[in-house]
Amino acid sequence: MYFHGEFTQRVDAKGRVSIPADFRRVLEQGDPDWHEGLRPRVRIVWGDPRRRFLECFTEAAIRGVEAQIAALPRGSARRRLLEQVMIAGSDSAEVDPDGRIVLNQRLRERIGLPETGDALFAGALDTFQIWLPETYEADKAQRFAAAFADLPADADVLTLLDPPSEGG
Amino acid sequence: MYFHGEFTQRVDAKGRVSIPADFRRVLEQGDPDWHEGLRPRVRIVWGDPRRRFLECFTEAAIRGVEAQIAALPRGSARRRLLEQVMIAGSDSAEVDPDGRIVLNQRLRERIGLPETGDALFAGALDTFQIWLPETYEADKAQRFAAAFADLPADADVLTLLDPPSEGG
DNA sequence: AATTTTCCCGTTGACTCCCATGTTTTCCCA
DNA sequence: TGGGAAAACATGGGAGTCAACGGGAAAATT
Repeated sequence: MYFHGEFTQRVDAKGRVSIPADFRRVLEQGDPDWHEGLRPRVRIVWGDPRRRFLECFTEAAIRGVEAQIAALPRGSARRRLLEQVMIAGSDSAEVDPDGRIVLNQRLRERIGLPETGDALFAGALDTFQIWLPETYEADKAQRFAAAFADLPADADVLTLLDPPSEGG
Repeated sequence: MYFHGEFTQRVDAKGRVSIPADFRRVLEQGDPDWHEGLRPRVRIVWGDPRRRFLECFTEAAIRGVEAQIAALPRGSARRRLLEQVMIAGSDSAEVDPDGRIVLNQRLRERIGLPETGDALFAGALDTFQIWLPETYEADKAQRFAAAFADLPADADVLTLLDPPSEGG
């Protein structure tokens, strides 16, 4: 069960925002401790300063990442950076009974969300992202421009799954 | 079991449209979780901005695509583009008991479907496409013109299956 | 005591479910 | 092989349900 689709949700004055219903289902299934009537957990990663979105993990997914980091040599440069970005740079949240989470001041500032406005949710398999809609559209347009410049005019993007020959 | 044929179906004021019966059979067979009495799932991909149609996948087909994308290096340009187009740029739908799905506002706008009118379904083996009929005809004519220009006047298209020599 | 956070409620609009109808296709039997 | 009955299909409408969302009261925090 994967996150997919794009959804625009309102962020109110208290910082509350509804998680799209489809995403909630995935969060529930992806939380080992969850059962009917309980509220699923989300891990919100904001620690990479180069990124302009929040990356949200299911409980199962973040545990996998944590385990991989914990397996690295203690004190190594790689481990320290990953700890900084993924561990120190992340918040836990619980989806409330109305299907919402609260994005605190810091999280909102991190992606440029105004006091009240819209947030864009984009599914990306085992994670989903939260963007300022304008930023998202701009980023998408830029990525498309770059990608399609390297592709034959009407090539199916799925050809990227099985590159006929890597040379170029 | 493959999607084939062309069908024109009415889209009503609520955005509902009947899936051609033949296509429903394929969707049912292509949904691993489906059994008699259950409603089959469809994945509607709209994420490629160059396209003027919706591409619809069986559950089995989209899972294959997802698995292949998930196998690519996290964060690579290829993977991010595929996530953008195929994952963020797709909606799930369930075929209702009357054999219909709902095309929401965004999907209709994406292919230029008016408030109420006809949609054209075209089979394409393991996927099918949903077009505005006018766009479909125009695109088809253009495609034919381009393709037949490269073929001997009365050549059977099946000669393309076993090209005697690729060079030109 | 003041501010922040959580809980609970009501409203709105979209979507789902169920039913009804007309048409076409299939089936069965004379 | 023809005709009538039965089933399947495509389509419309109305009512009910649920997700999204805003506001106020209670609880917790500092």
